[in-house]
Amino acid sequence: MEVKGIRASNSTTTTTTIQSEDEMDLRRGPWTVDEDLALINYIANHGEGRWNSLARSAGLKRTGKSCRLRWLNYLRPDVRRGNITLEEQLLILELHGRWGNRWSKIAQYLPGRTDNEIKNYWRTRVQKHAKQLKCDVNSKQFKDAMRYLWMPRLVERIQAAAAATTTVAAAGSPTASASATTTITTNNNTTTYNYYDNNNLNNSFEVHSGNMMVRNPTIMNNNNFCGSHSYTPENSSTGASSDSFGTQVSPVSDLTQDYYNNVTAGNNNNNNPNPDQYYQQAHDQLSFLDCITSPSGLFDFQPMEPNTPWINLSNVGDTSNGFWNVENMLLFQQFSDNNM
DNA sequence: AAAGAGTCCAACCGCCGGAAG
DNA sequence: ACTTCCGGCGGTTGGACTCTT
Repeated sequence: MEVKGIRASNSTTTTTTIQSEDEMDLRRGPWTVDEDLALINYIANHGEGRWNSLARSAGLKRTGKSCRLRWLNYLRPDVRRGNITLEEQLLILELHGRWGNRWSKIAQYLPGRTDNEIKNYWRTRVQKHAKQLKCDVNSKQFKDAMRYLWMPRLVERIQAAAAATTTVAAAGSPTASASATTTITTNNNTTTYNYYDNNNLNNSFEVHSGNMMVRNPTIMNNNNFCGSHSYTPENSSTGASSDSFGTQVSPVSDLTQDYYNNVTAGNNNNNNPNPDQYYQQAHDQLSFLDCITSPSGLFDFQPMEPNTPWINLSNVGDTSNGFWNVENMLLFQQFSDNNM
């Protein structure tokens, strides 16, 4: 990629102000492969932190901030790339409902995702929906729509995806449980997503402030056990956190992966990011999808809040990428009318 | 095929709080 | 106690890419 922005602040020389060489020739804009390699190499050998001196020592004509951002948002080995999954969308909506635009806090619950990525997702997708619905993204109307329409729909889609991938189906049509009901209940610090599968087994997951917990009698006794995701800020610094529920092995950037695979393996510097640790952590990630789902068919969702209309989404067609299709727009309209 | 509109995301900016001197 | 530096955070932007007409 071509570097377009190079700010050379080599203004007229003065005798009173002595600028460092770095300040005189700071690069801006997209990073080059060489710069990336220099940064990765330096951090592999010296660790991260003290970004300003790091930038100088690594020979990068970048600000410390720029180096930090590049590392945290792009080069860090455990950064996940690719589309935000349904489960992640659900979690983002839930956590944003709690904390608002606390992107870094939300990101701590989505291992491998950066605050920047989540922020971009919110601005480009969620705010777009609000715009389509002609309401403010922070309005009660839109928040209710998220909670009672969008989020249940996400759960439904997660269910459908799980059913499609995990059911060793005998020939025939999917068997939807007529009694299957998903409820979303909210207490002060806990939101519980609860549903029954075709075997009438209770499945649920809870989002606490500080914990994500999963209960499932089927899942608990096999390798998909999720236990609880306990968040402690001290343990969640940059680098690999030990608790995660990602849906797949992190697709690390080729550059970083190659580098760690081929260059730094076996390096004994204690400050080094340990590639084995990074990748072991990635491979150990348990499937959030597995945790919250079981094979089943279509679901109806019943909000538990009083005065909230019962919304049957089982007839809503596939929305694939966009939730706000015509049918759901109508649902939203009905929903809004009933809540005005 | 081309132009315009829309989308996405990497990178920058300003502000703030804490640490260090 | 004050100043400076640094890192972290949320908001914003520019440009590449994709879609639509």
